[in-house]
Amino acid sequence: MTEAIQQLLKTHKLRKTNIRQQVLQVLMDAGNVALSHNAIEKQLEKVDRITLYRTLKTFEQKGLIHQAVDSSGTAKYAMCSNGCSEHAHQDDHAHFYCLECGKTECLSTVPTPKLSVPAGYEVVEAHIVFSGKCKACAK
Amino acid sequence: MTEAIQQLLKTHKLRKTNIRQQVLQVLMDAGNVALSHNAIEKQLEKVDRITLYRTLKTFEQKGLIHQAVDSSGTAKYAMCSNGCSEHAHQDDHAHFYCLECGKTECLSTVPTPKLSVPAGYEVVEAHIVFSGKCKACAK
DNA sequence: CTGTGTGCAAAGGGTTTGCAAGTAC
DNA sequence: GTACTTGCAAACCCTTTGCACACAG
Repeated sequence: MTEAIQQLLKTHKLRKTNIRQQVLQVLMDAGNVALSHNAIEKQLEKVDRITLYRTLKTFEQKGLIHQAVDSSGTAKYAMCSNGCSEHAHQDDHAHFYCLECGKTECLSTVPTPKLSVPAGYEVVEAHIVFSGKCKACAK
Repeated sequence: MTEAIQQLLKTHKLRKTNIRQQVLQVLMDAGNVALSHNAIEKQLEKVDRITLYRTLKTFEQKGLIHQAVDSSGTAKYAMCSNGCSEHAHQDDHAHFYCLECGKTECLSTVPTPKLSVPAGYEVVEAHIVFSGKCKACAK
């Protein structure tokens, strides 16, 4: 497991520092649930808040993680699929924001449909966000 | 024009105060471009920042305006279609966020497609957001 | 008159920037 | 050794809350 993380950092030309490995570990453990800066901080205890901000920003720029846009007002992050790189994110999946527990999940099973925008617009990314009750809260 | 605004307030059972009429005027003039709190404030000059926050929140709750979610991190607002009320928003359209000029537009011509989520999830709202270059910036 | 809306002050949360010390390679 | 990272302090922006005064109906 640890090896996979080190490999990931190497692939993206990032130095394998302590914090980076810890953050990646947390995000990988979270699976398809996107975590906020705050949530990650709580799981790590000993990390400087500011360093974490910078780590996340670096990861996002290098294509290791992606930001999940929801209406909670705070940024949340999840691991990218393998297709992502520094140059282009390939996160063609929808996100689900639970209004009850506040969790945001990546719905990798819901692909972004082909939608046509009005003439003259150039689309770089398309995001689909659902809000409602997640599987766990809907019971 | 002013009459339409007063009618709108009346319909939603809101007192027709000065600020409310001004804010609605600005939003109506903006058409399908969603404005941030900041942008509205600049157009009005004499309005208290805090009051504007409350005004926007009230309008949103009463169904006069809706929030446009984009990746800019700040909330933006635009007029609702006539179908909206206090009880349910009827904003089945996509939004386009321009990475160049920062504007967010309502794309009323792109209706939300029917997408199925995994079993067990209860969807309340679905948002579609495009990012890229808008008509004006793509030239 | 009564309840709602406004204005001001203060506080809270999230995020960024600057700089010196520390660390990976 | 050099360039990149970290840690701490301070600052910045957006937004909310509390309270007294003002105003619409």
